[in-house]
Amino acid sequence: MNIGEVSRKAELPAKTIRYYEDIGLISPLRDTNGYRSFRDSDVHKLVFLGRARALGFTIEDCRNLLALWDDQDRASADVRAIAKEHLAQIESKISDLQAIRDTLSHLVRECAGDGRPDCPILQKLEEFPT
Amino acid sequence: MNIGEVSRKAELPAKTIRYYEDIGLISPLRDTNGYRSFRDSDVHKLVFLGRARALGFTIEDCRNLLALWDDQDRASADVRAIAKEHLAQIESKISDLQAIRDTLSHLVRECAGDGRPDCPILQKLEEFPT
DNA sequence: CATGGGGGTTCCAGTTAATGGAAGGTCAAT
DNA sequence: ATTGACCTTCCATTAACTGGAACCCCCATG
Repeated sequence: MNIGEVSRKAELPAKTIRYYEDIGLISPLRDTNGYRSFRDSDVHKLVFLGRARALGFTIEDCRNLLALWDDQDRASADVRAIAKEHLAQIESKISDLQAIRDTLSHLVRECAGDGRPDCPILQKLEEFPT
Repeated sequence: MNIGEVSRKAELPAKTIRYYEDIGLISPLRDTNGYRSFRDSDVHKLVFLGRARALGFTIEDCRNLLALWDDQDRASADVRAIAKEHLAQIESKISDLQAIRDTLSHLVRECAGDGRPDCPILQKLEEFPT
């Protein structure tokens, strides 16, 4: 599979995919003409990378998460521990997002549409969870 | 309030806070000695910025979201529309995170600890939601 | 009162994670 | 055989910080 098709499937620019190869996140094969030749597993990784990056995981986080999947010997407690750490991080991201969603949807429901200057969201904002 | 205290409260490096001022996301006052003097509202914005950035919102997203809050005349349908758009984006981030969490917790539950080479997560990965 | 340490300031350079563009090779169809 | 879409590398630029140098401010202690 060439880079264009992969780019469409993974919804990542070709530039970014080449960059991910440069930094060793993926290692597509090469055809005789020099074109990159992607396997399904490369595409899966790229889909994952696209999502994880969009959610604020760093490249190094992603490298670790991919290593969990690549690990041929994933029986160790280490791997489990790393995965659990990441799970905790993900749970916390989810609740942060929920907090932002709640605040924003409150803003939409209560404050848009009537122009009153003492919009209750302003009070709410003062308590915005820290 | 000086930058050090704000940095602790918002859990952002002072460097980043100065940078956010440079690019106009916040506009703290200045004391006569030239020190930045932050109001509570600045701190709230910074807390928000820290979270939103960690969740993959761009600086420009953040600028728009902050504008919703700052908007003295937030009665317009425009504001409502922008907020709704962001809400949709947030919902989609939440479900992406949930997908990643489910995959990862499956990995933890099913695959770590026994070293068998035909770990079921590998099959699962092939269906990883695109 | 000076002096040392822990703040704060600006400015400039470097890093990370891409992104844009030039210059050129490849392929499939007309 | 040439056109156009696709691929390649390489080099420069951007976005969002991050580190470091050089310097100013404040206040507690000797």
